[in-house]
Amino acid sequence: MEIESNFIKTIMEDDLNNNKVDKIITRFPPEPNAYLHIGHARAIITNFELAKIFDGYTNLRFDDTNPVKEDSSFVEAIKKDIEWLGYNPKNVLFGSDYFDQTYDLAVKLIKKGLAYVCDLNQDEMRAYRGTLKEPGKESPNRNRTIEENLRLFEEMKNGKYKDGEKTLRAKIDMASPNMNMRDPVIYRIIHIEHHNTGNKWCIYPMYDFAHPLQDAIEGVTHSLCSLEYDDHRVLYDWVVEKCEMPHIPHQYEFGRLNITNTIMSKRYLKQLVESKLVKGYDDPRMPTLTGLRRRGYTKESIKNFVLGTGLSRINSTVSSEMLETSLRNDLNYKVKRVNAVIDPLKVIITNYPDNKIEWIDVEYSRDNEDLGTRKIAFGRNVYIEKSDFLEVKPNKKWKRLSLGIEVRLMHAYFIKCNEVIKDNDGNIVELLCTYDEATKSGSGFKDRKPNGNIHFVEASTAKKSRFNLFEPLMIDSDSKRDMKERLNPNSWKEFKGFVESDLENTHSLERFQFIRNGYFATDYDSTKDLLIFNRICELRSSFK
RNA sequence: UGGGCUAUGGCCAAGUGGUUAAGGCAUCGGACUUUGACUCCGAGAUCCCAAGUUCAAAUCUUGGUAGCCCAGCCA
Repeated sequence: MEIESNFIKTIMEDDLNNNKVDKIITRFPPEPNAYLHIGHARAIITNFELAKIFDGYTNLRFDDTNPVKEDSSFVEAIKKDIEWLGYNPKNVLFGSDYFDQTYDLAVKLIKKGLAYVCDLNQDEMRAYRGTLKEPGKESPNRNRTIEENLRLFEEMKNGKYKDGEKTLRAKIDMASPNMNMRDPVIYRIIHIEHHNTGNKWCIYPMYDFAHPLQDAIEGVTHSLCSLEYDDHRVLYDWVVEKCEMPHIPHQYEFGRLNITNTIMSKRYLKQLVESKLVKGYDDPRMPTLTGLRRRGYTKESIKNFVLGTGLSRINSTVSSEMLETSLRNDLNYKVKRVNAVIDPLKVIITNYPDNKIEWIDVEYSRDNEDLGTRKIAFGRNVYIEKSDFLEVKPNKKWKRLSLGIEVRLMHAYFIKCNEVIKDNDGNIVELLCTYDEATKSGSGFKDRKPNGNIHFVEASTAKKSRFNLFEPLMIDSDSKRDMKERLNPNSWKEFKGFVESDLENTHSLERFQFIRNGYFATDYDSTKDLLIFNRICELRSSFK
């Protein structure tokens, strides 16, 4: 799938046509303090795809200007996720690579009288900043001499002051209606070891100062970010201009991508992991890229999903069905399908010879011959899915087995249910059916139509299997309740069933995902083939 | 009258004054079927509201309305 038409693509085209830029250079700038999730995929894919179609390139730059929150373990995880998605950054860089230059540019600002060292503490600064409707007041330190600022800033750098004792602020406009312009802090003191620069620095630039400079230094032409940075753009431009950067990057904002019922904030994901409600960031129920990968999502499915949702200046909430659909569409033609019965109900074909087993050649996929064929067994005793039988056909939409109704056992024969055997409690334990030899699959039989197709496994040859099925962590809308209560308690369920005989009994633990009521195998163990269980796709609808 | 952003079918989203207002997801109806999948047909919007400009407006103007973001020494 190609990237769809969107406003940023249009801007890039115009910039290229008007010779405002001669090459598109973008960057993906994650802060290494969390795992990437499906929401980040939009930024990654947009940056890389856009640069690619215009024959430009993309840098990966870790925005590591706040050592309090960041960690190199996240750096590796993020790199791995981006690589998994199939993207190769032109350069892998760190914001901290530019600390020397950023420092020099801060000094330059001081020398131009555009920055000053401020002694206000956090509470004071908040009070001085004013409110949304009222202008702020100027800091008492705002008019220090350049020499004094230079001396103080150097002392900050040299570790003379404690955390929070002083800051360096841009001198802009305390009365600006844009809060970001009310003398924003551009450097703060943090005495902590940085994952990249160790203890070399005890002052660190703020995002608003560092980011535009990083973009400018790298020659980024289109700096894409999310909508909430809209108000920061004027500061971004101010920094680039006042620092007299030879290259002028431009910031463009787009909306975030949300998915219905999906937890996507760093805070919640962190909470889930730390409270051990999940087994880690790569728990297959998580919406992280690594979790999705374990759940069986392919990179193509994620890419198609993101490209399919488009890009605009709206924070959109896309239906989770769209994600599932993009996965189904991708898997549909590239993955082998097999039969498994997760929740078995025994069926006896009363008119089929007792000790006979018939082996039927079956394609792994009707849509893709290259996947080859396998043999499945048919015999007197088979298992079908409990949910594929209802004693009384409830409505005309019920395309499964009922008493007196005929269905096709997939790849085999029509069977008709004649009798339902129940235990003393009235639970259905067994069905007595008859088959029609003339209806053998492939025979071209056309005289009657069955009431649907259901999958089965032959009982004597089937292999017992344990299925741990899971579904994504869904969250309901009541945000007041505790996290634990908001999660679906059935997100991880164990079943004991059967797989067809050809299949190794290795597709068990943690390898299946519900899609609605459906399920398919994942590449949790990437040495195994990806599999789909037949009839996953139909199970999207409910048939009550 | 703080500032900024946004508004196209249930959910995304094309559209940049002249089109029967693309497409995807979902839904509903139908065909097909050795997966109720896939595939194939078919159904659905006067584009937030109002007033203007124009031969012509989703697109321009004005005025409303609604939603989101901003008062971290986070990013």
